[in-house]
Amino acid sequence: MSLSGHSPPGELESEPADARPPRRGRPPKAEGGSAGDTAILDAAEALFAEHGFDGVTLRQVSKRAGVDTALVHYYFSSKRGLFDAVFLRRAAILNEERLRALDAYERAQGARMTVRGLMEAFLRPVLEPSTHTGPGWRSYFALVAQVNNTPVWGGETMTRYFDPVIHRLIDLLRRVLPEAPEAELYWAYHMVSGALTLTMGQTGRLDLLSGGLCASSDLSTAADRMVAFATAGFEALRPGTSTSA
Amino acid sequence: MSLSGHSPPGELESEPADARPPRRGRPPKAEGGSAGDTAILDAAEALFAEHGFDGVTLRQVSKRAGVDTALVHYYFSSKRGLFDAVFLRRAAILNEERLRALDAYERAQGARMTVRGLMEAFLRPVLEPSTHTGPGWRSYFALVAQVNNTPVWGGETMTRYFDPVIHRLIDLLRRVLPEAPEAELYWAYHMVSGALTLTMGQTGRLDLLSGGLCASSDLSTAADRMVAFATAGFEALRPGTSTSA
DNA sequence: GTCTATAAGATGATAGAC
DNA sequence: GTCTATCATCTTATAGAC
Repeated sequence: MSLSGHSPPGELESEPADARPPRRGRPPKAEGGSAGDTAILDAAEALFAEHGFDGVTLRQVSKRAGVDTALVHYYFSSKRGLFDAVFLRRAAILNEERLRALDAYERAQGARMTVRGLMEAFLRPVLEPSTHTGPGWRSYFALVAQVNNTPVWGGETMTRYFDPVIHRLIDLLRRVLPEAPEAELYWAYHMVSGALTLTMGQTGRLDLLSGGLCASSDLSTAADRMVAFATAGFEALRPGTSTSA
Repeated sequence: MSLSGHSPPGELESEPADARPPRRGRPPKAEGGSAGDTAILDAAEALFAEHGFDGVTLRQVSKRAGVDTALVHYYFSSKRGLFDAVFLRRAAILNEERLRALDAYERAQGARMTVRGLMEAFLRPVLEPSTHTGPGWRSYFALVAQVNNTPVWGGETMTRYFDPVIHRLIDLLRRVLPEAPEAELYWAYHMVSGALTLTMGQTGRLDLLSGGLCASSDLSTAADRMVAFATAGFEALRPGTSTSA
């Protein structure tokens, strides 16, 4: 995995973020630039998620974090450096969880793995309400949704941060669907990726479209529907399936 | 349909956009603000698609269009007005085509409609290379992908411009899948929407992920995979389907 | 580590000449 | 319709005091 060192998952969720707690431990500057002041990261995460990279000013970030603008530069060197730090922080956690879930599933089932089981292992860690509830994760998911749909640098960013786990997933899918052409596995994952990020983004569109019948924020239902949809999509790759004809 | 009047499809594709042709016809100001100088719209479309709303300055737009900055305000009043005009222009065309395709399919098949047929009617007009090739449409699709994944105002914008056709689609799907719960139809469409916009966005991510095996720009294959995937997703809503268990 | 002050330039929008 | 000129404000980033 090409991802550089990440901070331990436990200490991360300092969500209220209004009163900055007296930070302890080693100074962040010593660690190559990936770590930094949590309050700034939290503020930037929320703002980037809502307005995108260019829609946010460092003044807004520093004001929300309760620090001075110059401090942002001290920690993250540039606006882009701040963005990368925000993006990496939870990506590292997410990747570790998904990798662990896929490994555990493979070890438990071996040759008895199914498409559905793989989708559960891949999707549940992201969408399960119990694990990633909270405004910080919600903001982060909204951010990923935007980046995934941003031309050129968005695609490159997603590749840089998330590819290892996805290749692991596709390797396992290949074993479950040995008849499926390689390219179609990638295309199918691509569809799943679009559906997943839009769902994670919680843009409110589904709520408006359904006249309130469905709620974007209902992650429990979202997870169920996501697994069902993704499973159906991959299963359709089996030769002889009616939908693939 | 709540969309206000749109310009005729024929004259739209003035793609080269380097030398601005001497425009003829009635002055655009007289038409409520939705019409305007095509060169400005083309330039703004390309730039908004690549950098998002906040990533573009009116100076960049006017420079690319070969006109003065003040002229943008003359035609479109504000940056937001320009964006809305860009977004509406091709949305109106797209809606008309999709509505026509759905109507034709319903009239031709009646009670013999299928999920696959509906997906073809809904998706082909968008993805078929022959109809919407060209840098203008490509930019527009990339723009839609970003808007669809933008929180709050993105969802509202998509709703405002595209909902009528989508409700028409869901009405027809309801007749083909009468056993499917209403909410699940919306959720399934939501998944299709995410997959479709990411595909239309052509971010280059699929190319990177697959190591060049798949090409985002291969819209012909994209259309086939998209139809197959969406069909499988909706078919899974039938009670008793293995993937829905 | 955190702040003040400020550089150096870009931004959306407008007034008014032609 | 199209341009020049300009306003008032905001932008990222840096230098340097404490």
